[in-house]
Amino acid sequence: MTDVNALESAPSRPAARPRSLLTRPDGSPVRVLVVDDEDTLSDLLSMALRYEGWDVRTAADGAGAVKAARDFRPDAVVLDVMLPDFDGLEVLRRLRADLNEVPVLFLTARDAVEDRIAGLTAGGDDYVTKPFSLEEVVARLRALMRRVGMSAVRDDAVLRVGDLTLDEDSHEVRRGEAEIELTATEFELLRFLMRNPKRVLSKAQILDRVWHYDFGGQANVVELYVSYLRKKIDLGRTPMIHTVRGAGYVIKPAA
Amino acid sequence: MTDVNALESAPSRPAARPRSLLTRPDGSPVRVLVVDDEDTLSDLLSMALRYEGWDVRTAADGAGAVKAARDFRPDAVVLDVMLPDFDGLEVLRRLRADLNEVPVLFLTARDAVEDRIAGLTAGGDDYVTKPFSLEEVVARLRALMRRVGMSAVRDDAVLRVGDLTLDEDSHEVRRGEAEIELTATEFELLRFLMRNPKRVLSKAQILDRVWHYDFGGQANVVELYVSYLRKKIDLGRTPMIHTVRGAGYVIKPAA
DNA sequence: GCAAGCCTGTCAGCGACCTGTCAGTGGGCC
DNA sequence: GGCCCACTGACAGGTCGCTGACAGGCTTGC
Repeated sequence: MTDVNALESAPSRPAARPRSLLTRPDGSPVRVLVVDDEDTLSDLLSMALRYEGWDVRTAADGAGAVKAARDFRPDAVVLDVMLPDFDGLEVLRRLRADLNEVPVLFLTARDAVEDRIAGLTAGGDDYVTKPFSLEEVVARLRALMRRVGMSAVRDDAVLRVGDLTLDEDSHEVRRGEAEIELTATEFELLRFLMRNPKRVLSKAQILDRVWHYDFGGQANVVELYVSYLRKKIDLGRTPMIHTVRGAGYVIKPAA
Repeated sequence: MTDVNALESAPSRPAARPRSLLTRPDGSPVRVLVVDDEDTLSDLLSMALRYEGWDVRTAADGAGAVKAARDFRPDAVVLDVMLPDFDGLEVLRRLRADLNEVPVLFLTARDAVEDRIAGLTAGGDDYVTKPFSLEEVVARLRALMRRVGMSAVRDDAVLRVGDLTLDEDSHEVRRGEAEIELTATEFELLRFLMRNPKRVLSKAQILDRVWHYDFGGQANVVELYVSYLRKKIDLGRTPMIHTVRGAGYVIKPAA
């Protein structure tokens, strides 16, 4: 991150990309520690989290994590439960020895034993299963930090674009008075659009962010899900989701 | 391809072309690293980027890119995903090891769109498919750098000429209050005109900049698209797009 | 443990839209 | 008045996006 403050204080226009409102009490960027032994994955995560305007450091194993935690003092940790040296529980214990309250987001294989996870998240932490989508990780991290009361400038769980609202905590979506039921994928897609209002997003960007990172399919799914969303959100109303032919999709207030 | 050098060597009036407002915090020119193994292409790109007033260096492969990145410390990178030594993701990883935040614009063959672009834009990076237009590359680079908060003098995503505005993020174009719908090509043409207000642009220049670099057609398309634009922008209003017979076209405030 | 239902993603067809060619017309300039 | 340049209507071909139909898999409820 070059200079978040410059963005924050941009007079005319808010930051081009709506950076996370989450900041530490002194206004400096949130610090996140990513712990994973797969390079590809931790690179991907770092990129995505940095893009949120957060300060990211990585570690490849439990020992590194503990060390990094000690001098980096992260506000949140993304932690693969499967590490070469210690297991998730052990790392968690050691992290907590230094950093009492730090919220942790666990990464776990889908087929992993569910009850282990239950133990891990007992303290209010959370987890996502691989392969996850980056939006999901970011959203959960935000939720965790929100819960711990991270921000001075209070971060709001409710996204608003025109008369459309999406509550990231309760997953409630409504257009005006009408409550709207969305499937998981629809919800994530809408969240991504709403976190970038009035900004054209290409299908590739959407795919990279909203779909699981190992998704091998065609960009056609994006069209499909946009069409689902439209049926639920725009049908019979002034449309908010617009196609920009050859460029992507935008969401904006019905005007 | 008509004559790119004509653009580059327009010597007489250095400040004539409104250079990019993008500058590094200390006011020195933005530094861009171009990585491509095709000489023709990287020359073309270099010229176009230098013409923006940017400081350009090139590399022909991944190894060279990493090396150049290390001592050139670019503010942005243009990177062909198809390199003789490493693939795009690998180069990206190595670049990021040195330069945490550099935004990267990927170049990719059209038929390979789905092929390994996956994940590349996740960190907020972007890509264009070959054959691209130079305007597009420049525009995207500017957008990337804008987002990272590159400039001291804040660069604005909205171009303005008289009562005509064009928003590069949302793709919104309006004349006065009226919203105007443009196709992709119309949009690029208008953007090019608006980035050079009050300056006569020849058809050759327009063709070189706005159309794909391997476009084989006749300069007549430019006339055609200017005529489309006029219908949408000038019709029933004081004209802003003017023909300079034998020379080209200019856009200027309706006055 | 089985069946029903829901969710996700593939595929293919259709229609709309966009792009660029061509040719005829009109207008400016010498 | 003539020539050239520019403008624009018509058109063909292609591309892009949308959506209905469907299959497989997972979840849920009985």
